[in-house]
Amino acid sequence: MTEAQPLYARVKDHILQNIRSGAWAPGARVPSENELVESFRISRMTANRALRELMVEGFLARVPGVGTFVKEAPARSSLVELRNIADEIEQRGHRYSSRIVAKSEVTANPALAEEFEARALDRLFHILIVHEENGVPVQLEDRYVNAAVAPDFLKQDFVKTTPTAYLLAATPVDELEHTVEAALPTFDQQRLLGIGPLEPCLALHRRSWSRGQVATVATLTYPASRYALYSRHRTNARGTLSQ
Amino acid sequence: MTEAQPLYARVKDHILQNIRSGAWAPGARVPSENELVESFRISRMTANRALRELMVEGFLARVPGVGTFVKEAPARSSLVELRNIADEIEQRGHRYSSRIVAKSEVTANPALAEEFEARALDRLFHILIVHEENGVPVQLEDRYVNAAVAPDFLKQDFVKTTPTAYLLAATPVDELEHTVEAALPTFDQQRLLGIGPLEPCLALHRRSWSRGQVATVATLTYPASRYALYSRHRTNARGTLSQ
DNA sequence: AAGTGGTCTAGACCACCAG
DNA sequence: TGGTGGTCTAGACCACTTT
Repeated sequence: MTEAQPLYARVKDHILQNIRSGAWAPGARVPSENELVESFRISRMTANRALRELMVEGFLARVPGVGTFVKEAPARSSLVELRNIADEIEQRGHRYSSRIVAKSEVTANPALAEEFEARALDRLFHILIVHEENGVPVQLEDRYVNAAVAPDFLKQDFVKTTPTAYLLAATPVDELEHTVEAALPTFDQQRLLGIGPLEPCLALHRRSWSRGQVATVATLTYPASRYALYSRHRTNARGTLSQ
Repeated sequence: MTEAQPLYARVKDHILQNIRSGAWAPGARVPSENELVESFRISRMTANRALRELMVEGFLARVPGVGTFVKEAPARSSLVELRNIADEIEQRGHRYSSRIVAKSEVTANPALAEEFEARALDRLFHILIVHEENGVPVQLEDRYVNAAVAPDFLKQDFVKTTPTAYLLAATPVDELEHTVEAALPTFDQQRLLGIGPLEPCLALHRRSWSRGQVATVATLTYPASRYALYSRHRTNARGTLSQ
């Protein structure tokens, strides 16, 4: 079961755990490269890679001649948020319901394996759910889950808990990727969402990472007439840009 | 003037130049680590770092046992950030051009006034631009600008500078609002974007605030076949997600 | 068998910062 | 002066793919 992790990845995990658990608060000093060399019995290059990557990923700040420190949490919150659609709908005072269309364990085809950034994927779960607002379908959720990250996924009762809610609770989300496209619905989508062939849809493709692995890949399809994606947020001091 | 660059950075620059200039097209094979070792007279660790970082940054794909290849740059625009579409396109190594369809000072109708959160709007500028990638229309920009915030807006040469670039430079952006919808194109949009009536489009509606006022309201229309909206970001270390 | 990338080591020199 | 990070080297072993 225990994957043979590279040494630098183990060091990164160790540091991330200490940050996430709160043991190392923002601003706290992190072990130096030489200290990591001693405690993990690794070479300095390996310790350097772990710390450097965590800096690039935004968790650490490094100051030459001084040390490495836990970075302050960024003021800017996620723009495209991970929200539970059931909460969203109920927050509007409407009735949420769902219909589970499919739920199974599947084997990954090459395209899926690439999305999961894995050459050989052991196990993958698939679920297809229609989410409804006041009985009207508003979102089709087509989701694949990495079994290595959430082994108990299929055991959940997705009438009571949405997959998003379960995954949020079960695994830490390190990174999120969203791609939004417009598309006309396939025949199956027309049938499941109860829409016509000429009703354009938003396709929100989302990948989330947990502990360095792709945890889940989901395609959320919204009929344009029933849903729009919205965000509003303050920008940081520099304005925006980020190359 | 010539900064002393680290070796791995010089190797990265060399590869990026070849990609940006088009000398190495997407899918083309990039020199292997050993070849870089020979041609740059560096150690393999240094070559490895250059290639690995370019992979993490999304420019290269590496396949163990096979080689390193130039990645296909997808046509997509940032959801989260305010980015200049001309930069985006040029970063992909493609040619940016634009066509100004309309440019004028207008009086606000009630609906526009409401969008600007203003009871009485003195002056409003309007501009309609088609943005092109390699000569193909990829975005229709329909923008209104609050003259009180950017009085010199209409004086700009929008062939040289996009409205986004000018507004970013001229006014601080305090707050951003995005709404994304899918829609079939209107007749005018079909004509300006050169698409058929059944090609769905993404409509990104954006408002930005500057010093407490709505500075600009824009509707950006993307043909689905040519562009997607994209965002990727890390969640903060403590895994606290919004909502 | 030869070549590829993935990782790791045990050194090294440097600029920088602190006491 | 000793510790820090930033970089670099010249090897090495491995799993993998192609020939």
